[in-house]
Amino acid sequence: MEAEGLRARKKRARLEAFVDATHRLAAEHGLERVTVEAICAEVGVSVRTFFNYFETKDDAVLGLEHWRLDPVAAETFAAGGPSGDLLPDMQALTASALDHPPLGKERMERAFEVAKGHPELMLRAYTHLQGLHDDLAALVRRRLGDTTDESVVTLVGALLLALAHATFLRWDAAGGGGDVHEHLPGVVSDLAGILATGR
Amino acid sequence: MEAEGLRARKKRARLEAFVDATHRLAAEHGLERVTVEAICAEVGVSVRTFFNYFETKDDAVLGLEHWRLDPVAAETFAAGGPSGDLLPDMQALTASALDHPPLGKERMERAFEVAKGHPELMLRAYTHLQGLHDDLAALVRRRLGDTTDESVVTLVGALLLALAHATFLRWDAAGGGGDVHEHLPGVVSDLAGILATGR
DNA sequence: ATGCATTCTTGCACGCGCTGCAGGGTTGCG
DNA sequence: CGCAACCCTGCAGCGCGTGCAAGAATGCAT
Repeated sequence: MEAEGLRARKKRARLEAFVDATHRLAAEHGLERVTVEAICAEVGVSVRTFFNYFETKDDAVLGLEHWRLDPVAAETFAAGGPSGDLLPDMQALTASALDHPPLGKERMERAFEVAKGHPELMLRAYTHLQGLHDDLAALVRRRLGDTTDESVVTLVGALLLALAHATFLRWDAAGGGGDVHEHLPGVVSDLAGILATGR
Repeated sequence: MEAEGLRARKKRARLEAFVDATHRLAAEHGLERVTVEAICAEVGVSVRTFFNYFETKDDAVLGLEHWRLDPVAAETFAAGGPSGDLLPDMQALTASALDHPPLGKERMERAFEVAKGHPELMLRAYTHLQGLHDDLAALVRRRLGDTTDESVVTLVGALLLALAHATFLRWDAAGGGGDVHEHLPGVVSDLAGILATGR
């Protein structure tokens, strides 16, 4: 019944080992003092292998691989749903992404813990998500119409990322307890309030 | 009458030489095939000196150094002006930044030309602007009140950047003629429209 | 001009991230 | 059991970026 072969399971285990070792060492010595070599020594594997798993040292912190959007939520968004208003629907899309971290919630939280002191990591996440940019652009385009200007697509994409980032910060400010996505509505309403009413 | 000594003028000239050489080589061979060594050979200066001017190879493309906000515009923004509504005032602040590129308009346009094919550069600009983040945060905080949540500050900051980026894209899509900031109102109105009405 | 302090440039050695290649070992499957 | 596909590994090497210490250029005062 195991659809996954031994090969795939070993690969996944190794990947998680990399991520965990990176988190452990980063928490202890600070990320900038942790070399790829050290991580590999911890895992018991060659340096060359590390780069068969990750493009970048930073990717090991974030556990980045195929952080794809939930297809169902994406489809709904593209079709103009669920509510029909763009802002709450962006909220829904973001929440779905936050609910499906690829390597489990604890790892994601530890990753964010490390990333707090290292803004470049957030940036790396941005670039990685720019791999999603094409998908995202297609989504936005399908929703808003083919004539939509590239700059508008970019704007909406940036907005989505900023939403996710701000939500993380708020979750962290609240002590890091509970679900991350619980803090999304607050962020969205603040944004809407600011933009709508001026101030 | 020359307030700038010979020293300062030489420094500035060399900095511009670095930027221009980088642009020239990048346009010819593509940025990833241009080494710092090649840039320095072009300028006729040692590699070590390059890194006395820039922290990063990418910084040479962008000519990043002290891209500070216009103090007057910043002050106006913080005080709640000029219009009193946040969105148009963000527009005004962004326009002022776009109107004061530190190394001249042609260089900025060439930098953007290179950056189009290299998203990491935009990101680098973002981190660099995070040096401004403290200033910007202080600005936003003064405007919105001391109690403003960190995440809101981040959100507004990201929004400002996205505004600038989208404006560049639109300017470029229009053929790259005329003033960049002329395309800002269109971007802003699109954003406002999207967020206000849903769709 | 002359001497002196400050600043800028340069070469050197080095660490680290990251890559291509070539080989040997492991896994999956008929 | 044997073959094909896949994966790990060491090695050699490039490129970015830094600390250091010696030497050149500059600014300034006399």
